[in-house]
Amino acid sequence: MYDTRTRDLKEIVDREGLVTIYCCGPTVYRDAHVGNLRTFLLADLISRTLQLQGLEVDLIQNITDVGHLADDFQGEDKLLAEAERTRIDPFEIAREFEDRFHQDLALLNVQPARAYPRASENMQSMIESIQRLIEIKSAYVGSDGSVYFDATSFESYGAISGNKLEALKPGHRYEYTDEGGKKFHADWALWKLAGARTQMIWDSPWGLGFPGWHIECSAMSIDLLDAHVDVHVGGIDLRFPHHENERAQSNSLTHSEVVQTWVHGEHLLFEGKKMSKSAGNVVLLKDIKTRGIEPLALRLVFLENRYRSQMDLTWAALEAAHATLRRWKNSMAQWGEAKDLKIDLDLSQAFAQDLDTPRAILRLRAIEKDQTIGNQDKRAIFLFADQVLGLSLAEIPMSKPITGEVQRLLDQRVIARKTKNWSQSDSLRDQLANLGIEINDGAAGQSWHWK
RNA sequence: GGUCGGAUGGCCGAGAGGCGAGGCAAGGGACUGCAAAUCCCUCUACACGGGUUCAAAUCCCGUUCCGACCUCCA
Repeated sequence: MYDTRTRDLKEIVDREGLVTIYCCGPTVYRDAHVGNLRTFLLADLISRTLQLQGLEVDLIQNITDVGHLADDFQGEDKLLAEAERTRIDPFEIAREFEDRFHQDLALLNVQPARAYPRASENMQSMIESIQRLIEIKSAYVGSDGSVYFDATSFESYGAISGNKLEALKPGHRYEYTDEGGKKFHADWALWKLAGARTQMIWDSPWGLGFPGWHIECSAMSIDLLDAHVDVHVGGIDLRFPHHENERAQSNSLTHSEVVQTWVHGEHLLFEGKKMSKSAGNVVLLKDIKTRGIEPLALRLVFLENRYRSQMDLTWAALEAAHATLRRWKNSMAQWGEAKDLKIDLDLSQAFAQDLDTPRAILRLRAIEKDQTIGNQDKRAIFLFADQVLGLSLAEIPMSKPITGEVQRLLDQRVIARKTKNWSQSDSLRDQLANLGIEINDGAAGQSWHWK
């Protein structure tokens, strides 16, 4: 896999058959949009690929339910802002969106992680980590009483992002608002005093307050993965400052390189534009379903693009993937019912080489068309690929039971066709189409399937 | 301004020195009461200007444009 820190392809090395993965999870103040889902899918693909190679995977994904620490005085905690807007308890909001996050992952066939630790439930561990950082002089209590990490104490700061401390001069992009108690502009808060805040605050040796955003990942990955993360996954935007700071904290705490390989997923555009509220193009999995597109079509679209390249998601691409998926499922059903797997070297190599899923998809299309490969083999190879692709290819495409009304219309149409009442049969076909049924008239008579 | 990616046919997208991926859309044909689905056929591209080479989409130099990150973000 491509490692952001060394800027090179790096082999993922197991330790006695085990690989640990940590994936930065959602901040649960709103629904995850399809861009977030692409990153979560990346962790799933890495995990499934390793499993295909016979390795055991231990995956941890955090839930950020404390809200991000605002970096200037204008910034508001996202969760609390949402709580204020909706007048609902912030923890209740967090749980609600956390549930929906899990539902979305399930619809995309993302295998569950071993644990989804919540920041709010690991407060003690974070506080202990901060205390230890102060002890070893990597952190200090600032003049405002909050605790800050001393960026200059960590020698290789900037290794992931390429940023140099001297170059990180404040004020070139945003109007810089000095954060009171810092000694140095690149330092960041580990524990922020509550100030006027009354909700989502905890007691600590430094007083009531809340943790900085980066410390949760350090604390939880050290606790749950025993300070050894083989693969750390996240969106490209987290490279800096989040992962840079996380690495500084984790390595300082353990005196070791905690993360072996940093994998970053590139961002997603939608219809050519960055997804943002202001552009009005934030797309949720829900919206895709509303359009009658299968959630797994989204998974297929993502697989058709390399995780390291920016991709432009479009409705046309989603619809094309929906059609491909349907065709594959139909073909699979025609190819038999066997559950045998057949290893295909091209496919396993494509997966193993920096997750080249586009090449894998290409290979499948070639196998699909290849007349020298028998149906049984085709099915077995597709099933082999599906272990990583996770597209439920063996699923029978028409899964919903039909209603009595649909059955009645179908029966009427059979009669209409027998009596060559074409106008009635066409009108019935239209009615059925509105109900989501597609009609095929073949030599053997009428057949149908869900669109 | 700094750092890092990218530019491929109507559209989306692989490929990384030689034999021109694939998909979608479109057009033609087969099939059909008509459709749909399916199958067959057609459409031949690498931002621009130099250079290296027997040979460049691919390597080098320059230019233009687009994007990402640079303390909210997946």
